Amino acid sequence: MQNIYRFCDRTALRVAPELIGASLKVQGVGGIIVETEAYAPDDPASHSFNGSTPRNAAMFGPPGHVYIYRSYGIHWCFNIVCAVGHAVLVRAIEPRWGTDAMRVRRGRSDIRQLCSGPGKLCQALDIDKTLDGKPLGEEPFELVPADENVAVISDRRVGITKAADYPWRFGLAGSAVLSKPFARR
DNA sequence: AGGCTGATTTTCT
DNA sequence: GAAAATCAGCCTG
Repeated sequence: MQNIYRFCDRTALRVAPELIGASLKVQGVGGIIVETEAYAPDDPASHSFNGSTPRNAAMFGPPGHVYIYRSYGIHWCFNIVCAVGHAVLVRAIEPRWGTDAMRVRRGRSDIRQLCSGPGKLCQALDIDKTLDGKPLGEEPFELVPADENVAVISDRRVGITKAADYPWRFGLAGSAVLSKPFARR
């Protein structure tokens, strides 16, 4: 898709719910995005809150590129860069393409354990620092936004202490592969 | 079902 | 030196 730049060039709060239902692939391996979180420049929980650093430079780069960082020293987390200082953390995917490769990389067979968390999906899709800052519109990525309206629910974000009350986590209603359950809305 | 812990990089104090 | 956008393994009840 060629409008990825325009699709992403908005606040994370607008882009995050619209990414639910989109398909994401890396080297042909991927699935349907079922859980995202929004992060903004004026958001104390965002890596961009205190300005640009070597790690978060991609968040200040062009929209439609990816921001990848190491979490807790061991996992990778995958974000889609939106307007300057805005990014959407992709937290869970419903595995659909290349599930055998995912099972090997994850060392697990249960479909629910392949991509149901930000660190898990990076391992399943073989995402690491070497892809940081790359454009989503080119190899090895493929992003196709949802073409139908999907039922999106929201709740508080996970694993943060600052601004933890913002309802900036979005999920596909009824999905069996969310990283954590959502409160009913 | 729920809580604690270790693994370990990047950033900030 | 501590905290962090996490996960798996092991514990308790």
